[in-house]
Amino acid sequence: MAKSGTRIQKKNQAAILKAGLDVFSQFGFRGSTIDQVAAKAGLSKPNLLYYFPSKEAIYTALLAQLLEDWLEPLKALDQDGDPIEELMAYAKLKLRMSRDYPRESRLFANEIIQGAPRISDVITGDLKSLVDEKVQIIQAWQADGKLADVHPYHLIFSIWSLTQHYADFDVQVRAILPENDPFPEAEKHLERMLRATLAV
Amino acid sequence: MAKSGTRIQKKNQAAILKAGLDVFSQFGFRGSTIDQVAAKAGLSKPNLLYYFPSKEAIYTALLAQLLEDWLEPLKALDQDGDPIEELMAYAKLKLRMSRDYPRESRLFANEIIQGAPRISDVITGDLKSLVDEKVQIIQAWQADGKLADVHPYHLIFSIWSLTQHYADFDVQVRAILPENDPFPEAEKHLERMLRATLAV
DNA sequence: GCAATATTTGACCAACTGGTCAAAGCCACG
DNA sequence: CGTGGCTTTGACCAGTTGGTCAAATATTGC
Repeated sequence: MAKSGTRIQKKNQAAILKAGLDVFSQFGFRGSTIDQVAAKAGLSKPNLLYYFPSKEAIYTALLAQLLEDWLEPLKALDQDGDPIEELMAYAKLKLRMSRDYPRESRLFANEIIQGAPRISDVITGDLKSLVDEKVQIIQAWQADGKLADVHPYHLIFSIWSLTQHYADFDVQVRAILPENDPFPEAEKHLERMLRATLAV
Repeated sequence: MAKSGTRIQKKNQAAILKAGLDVFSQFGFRGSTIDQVAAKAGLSKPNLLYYFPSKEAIYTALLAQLLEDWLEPLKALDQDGDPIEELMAYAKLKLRMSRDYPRESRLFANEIIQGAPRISDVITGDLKSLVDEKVQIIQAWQADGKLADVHPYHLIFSIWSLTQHYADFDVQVRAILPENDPFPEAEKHLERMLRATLAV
């Protein structure tokens, strides 16, 4: 992976990825067109294809980047920290990612809903390994009586679902909520729910 | 809406809707083709178009049906029942719908993620009204001290997210969980979490 | 300022898409 | 058993899509 980047190359590649995130996260892979991405990036279609060999290449580049950022926060879960605060920090970070990177969340959601055809190996590989590892930490905490005996895998799923919901179903949330910004109250609610669930 | 149905018509319409649910829930509207649906329904494309005037007609028929089933369970929330048991029953019913009708859930998720272009009126109309109505019941319960003072809208969102996650992210859940069937443990975890959250 | 290189573009293509249509086949009923 | 309506189909069409290519244009290093 050469880090080559003749100024103009870097600029256009970045513009393409940014536009691709916009388009793919809204319409999914099959529902998006190269023309849409090119237009949004301010390039002609052949020009876009000068930087990426195919539509698929843009999409997988985005997914790869995304998966990295995705795994990151969970890695920070620290065995030596206070169990409940560690989990709270993780959950809050995830919620903030839903607020600040909703398109990334939707891109991921789209891919998973469609059966994760392009990332099933990462899911069953890196992601599963990481989760397994962190589940062991949780179980150790529980053995020490520092955490309620909740099912560790489902605990993680519930943190994922509670936080990602605000990105993936943003339209619905905003349509139903009277307030403008869902996130301040969402964070309070998340904290309440998790503390109630995790307290020994 | 004529209930006309010459046996063979009913059979084929049903087959088309079933096939459409399969295809649309996996690929979204723009990512699906009439040919895919027709093939899955065991019909030729022109034959399918004899029963439905367009691709869009199949999709909206599915969405309409779905939205009805979707609103149904929340309607059952009964002011006169026991607050916590009413909410538990609602949550469990939603979870069972994720288990038994995952494609419907994914179809809905797909539509919402893409900005709900075809159902935004239902979301801001019927759905919002219904939620507002039930939120008032929850607030009445809280005023009577029968329920913890959690944010009622976010409480509903959290029930939705916790349950739909098992349908929409089914692939991920199954890839990560050691057990085969996520649902028995998911239900236990959901119950724990909600009871801990809602107890006064 | 010029040659080599990097970038951009218009024209084009084959495959696919949603949808049409007239003709053919099938079925129920008298 | 035949006829009128229901059902199915092959051929077709126009628009879109992902992708190619050679030629034109800009940039850069010398």
